[in-house]
Amino acid sequence: MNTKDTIYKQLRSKGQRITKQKKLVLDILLGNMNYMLSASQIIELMKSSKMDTATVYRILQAFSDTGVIESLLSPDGVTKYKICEHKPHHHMICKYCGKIINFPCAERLWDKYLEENNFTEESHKIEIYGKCEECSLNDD
Amino acid sequence: MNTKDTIYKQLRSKGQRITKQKKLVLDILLGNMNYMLSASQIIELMKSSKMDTATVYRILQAFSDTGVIESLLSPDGVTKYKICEHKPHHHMICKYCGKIINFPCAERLWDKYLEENNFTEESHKIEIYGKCEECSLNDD
DNA sequence: TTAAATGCAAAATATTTGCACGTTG
DNA sequence: CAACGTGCAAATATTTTGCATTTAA
Repeated sequence: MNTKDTIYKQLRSKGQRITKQKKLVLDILLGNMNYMLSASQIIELMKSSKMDTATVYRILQAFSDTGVIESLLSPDGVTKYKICEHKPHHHMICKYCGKIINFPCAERLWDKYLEENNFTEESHKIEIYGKCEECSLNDD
Repeated sequence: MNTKDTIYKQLRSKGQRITKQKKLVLDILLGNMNYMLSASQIIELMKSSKMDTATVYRILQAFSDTGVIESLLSPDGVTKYKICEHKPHHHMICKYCGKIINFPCAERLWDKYLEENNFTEESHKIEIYGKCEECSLNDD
C-alpha cells in the first residue's frame, strides 16, 4: 500500500470521500514533501485545474482535520502546509530556499518542567530555522 | 530600567519613534504576557482608543521587525503575538485556556542532525501543547 | 440512493496602500 | 524642522457561507 492509498484510507475512515479535487490537491502536496505551501500558493497551482478557491480552503480544512496535513507559521508570517509524516519528527527549515529537512523526534528534555507545572503534554513541535547546505554553498 | 524602557530603547535603536499608539499596543501586550493575542483581538481591544486598524497592523509589523514581539501559529490556525522575552525559553501552551508557561531553553538534542545535513542553525522554537494544571483541576 | 462535496456568487474578514496631516525627536 | 507615524478612505487579498447541482460510495 503506497502513501496515497494510506491517505485515502485515512480520509475514508473519517467519512470523507475521495474526489477528483482532493486527489489534485494531494498530488501537489505529495510533490512538495520537502516544502511548505501557503493556501494562496496552492490556489495558484490549482488555477489550471479550474478549481474554486472555496473548494481549496474546504479541502485544506478537511485534510487538516483528518491529520493528513500539518501547518506551520513561517517567519514571514504566512501559514503554510505540508503532508504529515507519521514517524514522529521535527523540521529544519531553510530560511533562504524554504526547504524542509526532517529529523527524528528524540527523547524529551522538558519533563522536569512539565512536572513542575503539572502540565499534561498532548503534543509538541520543534522547528529549527537556518541555512541548508545548498544555500550555504551558493553563498560563495 | 523597567521592561517598558528597555523596549522603548530597543525601538529607538531601530529608528522608531515612541508614539501614544505604540504605547497603548504595548500596554495591551505587556498586560497579557501569559497569553498570545491575535491581530483581531488586539484591534478589538484598541477600539476604545479609536485607533485605526491600519495603525495596529503597522505597529505589529514594526514590533515584529524590531524583535519586540514574537508570533506563533495556534492549533486553530490563527497567528498570535506576544511580547518577546529575552532569556532563551520555550512555551507550554494550554489548549484549553490559552495560557502560556515559559520554560528555559535547555541544551540541544539535534546537533547530530545539523551536522549530518550541513545545516546551519540560526534559531529554533519548541512548543508544547497540552493542558495546564488549572484546566486539569476544572475537569472534575 | 443519499450523504458529502463542488461550483458559483456573494458576503464577511483581514490586510495593505496612498496621501494629507499631525507628532516625535 | 524633518522624518516618521497616524487616520482616513479605498483597494486588495483572504476566507467563509448559502444554495443548487453533481458525484462518490
